[in-house]
Order: sequence, then structure tokens, then C-alpha cells
Amino acid sequence: MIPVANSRSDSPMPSLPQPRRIPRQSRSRALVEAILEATARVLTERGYAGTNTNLVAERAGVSVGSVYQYFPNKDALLTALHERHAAEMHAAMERALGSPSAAGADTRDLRSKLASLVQAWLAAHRVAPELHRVLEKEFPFFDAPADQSPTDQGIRQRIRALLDEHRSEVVPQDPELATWVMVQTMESLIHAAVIPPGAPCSAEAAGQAIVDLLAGYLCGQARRALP
Amino acid sequence: MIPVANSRSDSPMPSLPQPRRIPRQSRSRALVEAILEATARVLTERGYAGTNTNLVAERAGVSVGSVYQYFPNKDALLTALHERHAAEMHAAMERALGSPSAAGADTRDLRSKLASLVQAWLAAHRVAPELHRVLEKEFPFFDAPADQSPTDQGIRQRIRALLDEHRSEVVPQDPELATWVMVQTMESLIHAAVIPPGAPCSAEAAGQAIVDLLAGYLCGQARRALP
Amino acid sequence: MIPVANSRSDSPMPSLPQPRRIPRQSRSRALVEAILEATARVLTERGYAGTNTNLVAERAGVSVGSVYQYFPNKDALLTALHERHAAEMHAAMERALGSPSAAGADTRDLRSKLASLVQAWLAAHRVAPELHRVLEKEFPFFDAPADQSPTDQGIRQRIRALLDEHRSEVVPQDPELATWVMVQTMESLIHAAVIPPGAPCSAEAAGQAIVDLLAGYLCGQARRALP
Amino acid sequence: MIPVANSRSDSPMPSLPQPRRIPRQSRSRALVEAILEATARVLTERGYAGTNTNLVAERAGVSVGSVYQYFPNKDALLTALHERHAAEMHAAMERALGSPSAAGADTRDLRSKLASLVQAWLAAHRVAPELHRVLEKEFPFFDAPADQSPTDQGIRQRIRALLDEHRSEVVPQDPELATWVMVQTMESLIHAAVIPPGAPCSAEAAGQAIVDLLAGYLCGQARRALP
DNA sequence: TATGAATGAGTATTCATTCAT
DNA sequence: GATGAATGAATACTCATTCAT
Repeated sequence: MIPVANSRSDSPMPSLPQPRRIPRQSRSRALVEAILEATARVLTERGYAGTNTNLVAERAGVSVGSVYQYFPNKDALLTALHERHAAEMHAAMERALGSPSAAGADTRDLRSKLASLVQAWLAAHRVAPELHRVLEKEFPFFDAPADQSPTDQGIRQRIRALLDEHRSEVVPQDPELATWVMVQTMESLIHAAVIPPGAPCSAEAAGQAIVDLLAGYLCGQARRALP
Repeated sequence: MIPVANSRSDSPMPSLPQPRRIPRQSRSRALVEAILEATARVLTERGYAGTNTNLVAERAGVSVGSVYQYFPNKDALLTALHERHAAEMHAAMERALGSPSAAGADTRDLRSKLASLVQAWLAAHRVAPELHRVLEKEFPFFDAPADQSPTDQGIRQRIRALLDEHRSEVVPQDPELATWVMVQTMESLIHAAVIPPGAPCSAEAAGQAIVDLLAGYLCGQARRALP
Repeated sequence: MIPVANSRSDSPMPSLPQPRRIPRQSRSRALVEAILEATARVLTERGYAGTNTNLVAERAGVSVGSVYQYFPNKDALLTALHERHAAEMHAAMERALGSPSAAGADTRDLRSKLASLVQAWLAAHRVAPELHRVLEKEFPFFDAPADQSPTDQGIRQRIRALLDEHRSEVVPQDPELATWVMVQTMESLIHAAVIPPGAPCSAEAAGQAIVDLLAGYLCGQARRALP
Repeated sequence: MIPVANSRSDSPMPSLPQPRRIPRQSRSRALVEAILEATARVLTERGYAGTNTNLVAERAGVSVGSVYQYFPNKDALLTALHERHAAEMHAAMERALGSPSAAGADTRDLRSKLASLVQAWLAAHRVAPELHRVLEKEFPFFDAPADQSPTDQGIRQRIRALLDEHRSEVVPQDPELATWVMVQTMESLIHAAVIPPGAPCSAEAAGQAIVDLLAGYLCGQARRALP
């Protein structure tokens, strides 16, 4: 395993960097918010190499010191942004699928649910595609630790639960493997679809194709109804 | 397009950096080879942040000046490595599918050909997974320009040709879109399967799953034979 | 043992920092000379906290990069200066005492030799007392490693040899201990004498007093001749 | 005098920084005590570079603001600690020699008194050698101003008084010079003896050697009785 | 008074790139 | 062509100090 020298200090990245202090007061929260907002903006405009803590601080209208008051290092900014993104995706998923505990309430078939999910995620990514590009394509090496982040785990588990709910419709035998295929495929294709140059078609068509792909794999037939 | 400030000079990266001179003499070629080899080694051992031109030169047993004789800047090294990788993939594809001009010679069905291709690519990636990890996961922002690289275009076209050859078996209507789905899916899943932590199963099983996914999408059924 | 966080990096100081490359060509040597000269000047003018590598480089008329080409870090500059000082003291000692191998050639008694040595060292320190102040008083924590430097060892050994040569005149039993007392006393008193506010008397008188002190300890009587 | 740029503000240090307010209430005194205690602890554990006001405040269980309520700047903390040390040495000296006003009461000869003093100081330094190491070796540039501190003056004067009491036994003519030699020698050798790597012998033997050195200088013979 | 969040100047070090030899 | 010494802009991070609450 390569020790990815990601920040200046060549120390091996110790799992997920956490905010230095959990902000409780509203002022602190606003500060953290402003810092993350500025990070997102700078990241979007200048990419990874062009992003530096001093600039982020300036853009956020705070001092560098304040940035370091809440984030132990530069990577923590990116990680926080990543986490926030994962949380948004998780929320979008919950909205699209409902909570797993409320199973049975949702009587749609697997394909319909997949369509909802893909739709919701595509919509969420269209908000700030450039930011996601940087976050997901320039720093996927944050994915390894991020995969162990609770939010990412949550996403994976929800997908797994979805497959379990519909296990009678699901063709692939190994649910673990099927979950992996699902998550990898959805993430990469949704990003590829949204991020320039994007898919060679409308977002709707791309979404449709992704659903076809997934449903074809899971249910053994790509099209809902083949005459 | 975002001007990714990747090299020291903040100038927006103008498409693909090309080798400063195409070396014709064998000595030059050996030099370029040594430099790229060293780049690959350093990249594998130390990741992106740990890679720098001086170290590459040292490892290659050349002076920095010589590196800059053949590569206009640091990014050109990585781009060249990426191109080389794409070329290898292209060659593996040719071996697996045969040249498109020799169509008709290969009488296997689409699924069999897909299986060969996935097999070949998985095998090719297992040779130096760490290098691919860095190349594909730390620098996927090269992907966009790389998509415009001739080699990548070649891969895309070969896949497109494959779908055309089997257009009778292919369910999706839009061949352009189908090609896009194919390429994106294969690339991301193969990388995900090979790069740690990898797929939650054997490489064979992962390959099988990828083929199932692709064939399900293209042919309308995931399993070769469903009774 | 306390890990003295001396440079910015909190890493434990690994014995003596060595120049990054041993300069062979005259230009390099001149560069190193200029850098050390500048370091000495800055150190003298601004003390430890006021000394920084960028300023040193500027004063030396070179770029920071060049400083780091020859010295791995800031401390190495100070260490080099310290070493150079020790070497000067060693040379002054050789001149005052003669080489130990040529024993017998010098027929003076112990007290005379001590007087020569003290004299020589006082003179050497009067050249740049402020520099020595900083070197010896602001950074004596460099002494611990420096004590293991070959030059400092050389000084200690020469003193030890001197005591051995005159073992018949020397009262204290333990030569190891006597050497320690000698070295510590000479160093601290000479520095104290030269560095402002210095001794409450002329340099000559101070030197005389130091010789009295040492000779009194070693030979059992402070004055050369007490009637 | 060199303007040692020791605190962040580059202003030349104006002699001795004094506590901002002399605390009269017990709570204040306790606060000051806690702060100094914490300073000593941090200094001992982390050395000069590792010591910072925020950490000191935290260790003291106070806010930084409170530190600055009683100490105008960081150096004042160290100066106060140094003063406290000097005071302890002064007290130890009083205990060993008796108050100078009570002269005549102590009928011991000079050498005995010196032995007592050296003994007492060695013992005092063995309590927290690391702290003294930092205090005396990392910051001896405080020595110059410290020499002007009342407590240090007190020590000097007491030594001077001692020499006067025994002026009949004292060989060196200039009492001012003799005092200077005494103070410098005792301080540096006691520190050298206690601070690692220390003297190449037991503390007792080192103390004995120091007394021999001083007595030899003052009284003209190193050993109490030479047959 | 006490607090501690906020400040921001300051600094060691790196590394892509150049160019005189 | 090849070399590698020299360059110097760039940047993460610290910490003494302030001041609104």
C-alpha cells in the first residue's frame, strides 16, 4: 500500500481528519460554513493545485488562523466537503427510497426504485458539477478512507438493504458482489454523465441508460417490457 | 473548462502536452524509455505528491535537463504514462477482439467477445495495480483530455465497431450512448476491481459480474442462458 | 532526555546535521562561504529568533534554494558555524601548544602552556564576540551533539594529553575529571570575559585570573611563586 | 547590546520584563503560581521551541487572556521563572552561609563555607535538572539582563561579602575580579555537572572538584592539607 | 476580571524550471 | 545534446497577542 503523500507533511494519512473542534455556537457554525463554502468555491474555480488555505481563508473572509482553528490541515477541508457531499447523497437516497425500516410501505418494483434513486442523484449532481468533478475525480484517493466513513457505509448498506428487499427479483447470487457492482456503477456513471464532457445525450437519456444497465444486471432484463 | 493549476506555471493546460521532440535515434528513445520507467516507478512508490522531476531524473540516471529535453513539463510525464497505458489497453483489446478490419473472421457472439475483453483488461491491470491506481485515481482529471487522445479515441471506436458488428444482438437504440455506457462502465469497474480494496470477491468473479452487467445491458439478459 | 524542538520540524535532532553536498569546486566553496558568512552576520545582528533562512540567503546574495542545496535545514547553518568556531579554537590550541605528537619539544611548564592557550583563545574570541555570544550562549543546546563532534573531541583530547604530559605536576587524581573541569572552566570563563558585559577588568587581567584559577586547581598553587 | 528578537514583536527587549501587575490578592497569587508552574512543566517537557503561551495557559487551567493579565509577553514568563530560580539559589546560599549581617557567627574557614555553598547549589539543581538545562542553556541570553536582576545582584554581593569576610585568606588582589571569577565558575560548573551528559563522575566528586578549583584559586592551594 | 475565539505576520522548506557550461 | 547548479515563487501551518463578550 502506498503512503499517499497528500498534504505537505508526508505523514501517513490517519483515517479521516476530523474538525478540530465541534462547533456548537452559531457563530462557530457560521464560520465553518463560510470556510467550507469558500473551499468549495476555490476548488471549483482553481482545482486542487490552485487551492491553498490562505486563499480559502481570504475568500471566506476569515483569517488563516481561523481555518486552522476548525480544520487541522488542508486535507481536512476537502474531506469535510466530501463528507458533506456524501451526506447529501445519503439524504437524496432516503428521499428517493424511503427509510429501510419502513419497508413494505414502498410497493414499487426494484426498477422503479432504481429509477427514482438515479434520478435523485443525477439532480443532486447537476447543482455543482464542477465541484463534484474535483471532489470525485481529482481526489478519489480520498475514497479509500471515505469508504470507511459512516455516511458512505450508510449508502452501501441502504443499497444492500434494497437488494435484500427485492431478493426475489434479483438474479445475481452474491448480494455482496451485487451491491459492490451497483454502488461502483452508479457513482461512476452518474459522475461521468454530469461532468463535462458528459454523456453524449440528454441527462434524462443518460439516466434512463443507467437504470437500464442496473436493472438489466439485477433483474435479468434491460427493458421493462420486451414484447 | 477549469484551468487546473497542475504544473507550477499557472497557465491553463492546453489540451495534451506533447513530447517536445519525437525522438528518432535509438539513444533518445532509450532515454525517453528510462525517464518514463523512472516516472512509473516513482509514482508507484511515492504517489503524486511524492513525485517530482528531479527525483525522476535521478532515478532515470539522467539529469533534469534531459527530462526537460523530451518533456515540456511535469504533466507531460504523467500524460505520456497515461498514453502508454491507453496504448497497452488498446493492444490488449486488439488481441482480444481482433482487428476490426478482420470482421467476420471472429464468429463468437457479443457476450463471448466482451468476456475476452474484460478478461484481457483485468489481466493487464493486475500487472501494476498501484501504478494504475495513481494514474487513474490520483489523476483522473487527465481523463477528460485523455478522452481526446488518439489512443482513447481508438478504444472508443473499437467498442463502437464491436456494437455495430453485433447490432442485431444489441438492444439499446442509441449506439453512441451505448458505447459511452460500455466504456465508462468497463473502465471504472475494472479499476475498482483491481485497485485496493477492490471487489469483495475473486478477480474471476468480478470479471464475470462485469460481463454480466455489460451483456445484460446490451443483450437484454444478464445470464447467457435463463431457462 | 528532552527532545529539544529546535527547528520547525519537531523531529528529534539526529546527531550532527551535515552539509547536503560536500563542495569540491571552488564556486561551490565560495557559495558555502558566502552563506556561512551571511549567517554569521545575521546571527550577530539579529540573534537567533531574528535569523531566518530567507534573510540569510538574501544577505549572502544567493537564493534560498541554494542555501538548501548545501544545508539540509536551518540548524545545519548554525551547526556549521559552530563547527567552524570549534575548528578555529582547535587551530589556535595547536598553535599555542604544538601538536601532541611533538611532545618533549615544548619544555615549558604546565602553567606557561595554559597561559598561552588562554591567551590564544581570548584573542580568537575578541574577533567577533557577539557572534560567539549567540553561538555559545543562545545555542549551547547545540553543545550536546557538538560535544560528539570530532573537533570538540579533539580539543578535549588535546587537553587530556596536556595533563598527561605534565602528570607529575598535576595534583588532581582523576585525569578524566580534571579534563572536564579544565574544558568547562576555560570555555565558560573565556566567553564570560569576552561577551558583554564581560569581566570587570581588562582582558589581560581576566586572562591572568583564568590562568590562576586553572593552575591553582591543577598545580595546587595559584601564583607562580608565593614567597 | 543586541536587540534579541525573542518575542514576536521585534522591538528591542527593554531590560527585564516585569509582571504587569504585582498580585496582592491570594487568588491572583495562586493564578501566577499556577501559570509559572505550568510554564516550568511545559518547558521541561518540550523545551524552548515547544513552549507557547496557549499551551502554558491550557496546562495552567487558565485562559491565555489571564496569562497576559499577569505577564506582558512570553519572555516575561521565562524571566519570572529565571528570577524564581535565582531566588531559590539565593535562599539556598543564605542557608548555607548564614546572613551576612550575622557575620562572625560562622567561624568556619572559607573552604568549608564554599563546600557548603557548592553542596547546597548542587542539591538544588538536582531537583529539576531538565528545567535548569532549558533555563540556563537554552536561554542564557537572559543571563545578561538577569545579571542586573536584584536577586542575581544579591548573590553576587553575598559572594563578595564572603570574600571580604575572609580577606585575610584570599590571595587574589582584586576583590571585584575574584567575585566575578567565583560566580561565573560556580554557575557554569554546577550546571555542567548536573545537566546531562554531566560530569564524568559522581555528583559528590564533581562538587569536591569544584570546591578544589575555587579554593585553589582563592586560597592558593587546592587541597586542604598538602604535606 | 476572565475568557478564548480570532487574528495575521512570519518562516522553513519544496520543486518546477532555466541556462551557463 | 547533456548537465546539474541555481533560482525563487509558492504554501502549509504556528503562535504571540488582542479584544469583544
